[in-house]
Amino acid sequence: MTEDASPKKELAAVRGTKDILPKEVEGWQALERLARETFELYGYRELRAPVIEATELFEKGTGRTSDIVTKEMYTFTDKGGRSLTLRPEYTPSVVRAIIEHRLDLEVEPLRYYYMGPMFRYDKPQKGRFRQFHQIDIEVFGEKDAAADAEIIEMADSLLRKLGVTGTETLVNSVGCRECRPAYSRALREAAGKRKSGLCPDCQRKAETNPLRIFDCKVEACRAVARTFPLIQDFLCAECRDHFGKLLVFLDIYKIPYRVEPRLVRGLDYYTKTTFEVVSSHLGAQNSLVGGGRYDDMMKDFGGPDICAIGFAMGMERVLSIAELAPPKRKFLYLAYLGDEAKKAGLEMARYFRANGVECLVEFKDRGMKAHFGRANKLQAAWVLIVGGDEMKKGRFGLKEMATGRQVEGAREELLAFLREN
RNA sequence: GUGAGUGUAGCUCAACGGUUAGAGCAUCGGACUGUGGAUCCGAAGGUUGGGGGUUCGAUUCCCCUCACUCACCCCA
Repeated sequence: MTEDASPKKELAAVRGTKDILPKEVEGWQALERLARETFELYGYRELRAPVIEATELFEKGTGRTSDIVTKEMYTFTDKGGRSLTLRPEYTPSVVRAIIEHRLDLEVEPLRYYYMGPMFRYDKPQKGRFRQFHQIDIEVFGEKDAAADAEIIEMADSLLRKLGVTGTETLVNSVGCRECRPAYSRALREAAGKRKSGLCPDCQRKAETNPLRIFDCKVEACRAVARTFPLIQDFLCAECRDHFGKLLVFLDIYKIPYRVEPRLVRGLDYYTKTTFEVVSSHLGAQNSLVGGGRYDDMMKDFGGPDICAIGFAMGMERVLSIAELAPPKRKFLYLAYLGDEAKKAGLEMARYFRANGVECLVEFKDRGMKAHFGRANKLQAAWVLIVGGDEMKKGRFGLKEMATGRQVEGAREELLAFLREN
């Protein structure tokens, strides 16, 4: 590391992170509010877990061989010598919390949601950041495929409320510990046999992750991939039954979907259902929602043997294509003239705020013209005029900026006027 | 981690290797000290991302570095 000796060092947000400025925050708040409203309608409750966890949690939960764990984690040693990690995903934290607090013994259904920052040391590009935000939901102890369908429908419902269009829902089953090994073997074998017909990249994938060959854009590889066996033909009776039921429930909800046999997802822990919602309006990073079932994780952590399913939604990605109406914000600007009027004006502002009217007071002496110019620039809905004349009369002027209409009255009358308009 | 493209004022962009790096928009002030949007005038704003090199001279050419953008890998 060469430290540049220049006296002035540029201070900037670290690579892959972003400030969310007040203008953008409006959209974030709308998304957060709609997500909460939606999830609570399905009986979900918020569960807030820490941003940092023991590194081991992700090694065990996310998977030691996953890309996330092998090369994308923000891991550090704290002053007590513990290895900690900024969470790259949320699921392992919830599983940990359930076991730690024995939430599986509660009466309440185990349905949780959460939204917050996640951290992955990735190379930033469109729709991908090092600190990014996810909305995450998890359901535990529901093994019925109706639960799988319900969360897909819930994600769909939220996206509709956000005005997101051009999406496609992809579903697949990756089998379970009983049936998946046979498929992996068959696929690896098939890829090995046709290896010479593959691009260098796919030759490598034939060893590491043959499922990824399905994704290649090279036509020769696509042709080879079409000859590969499909997971559907390897599913055990239970998994096949589960998948069939999922599709039936999706039909009931009238959710259009496409069965995508190559949809495997990068996380190691999935079992049975996997799904993804993609959008044609995004760039290469086109996945808005990703999720699936992970029936073994709880047990693998040494907790109770209960199944689970959940999804994560990328907030930056969703916001980049959401069509949200800008919030209607109306506020009053206080125009005061002179010291005495300033004191009276501050009291007036206090009164209006106590009654739910947003008031902006700028502590800068201005002439009437300057006040109006400023109020106009700030897009104030109303201007309250407090000057010498008004104070004598005990009646104040209130101007509606959009129409130019101006009324006069005591503060109670003006409040009534504000509430009507 | 690999590859490509781009870095000039708050924003969008100019400037053949040649004077003191300009314009529009935005900001602030004035014309205009009891009523906004318009107009006019003015001001402020820059080590041309940073460092090194070539040159009499570099925003311009070369190298390194950093950042951004896009793609690969992977993922939300």
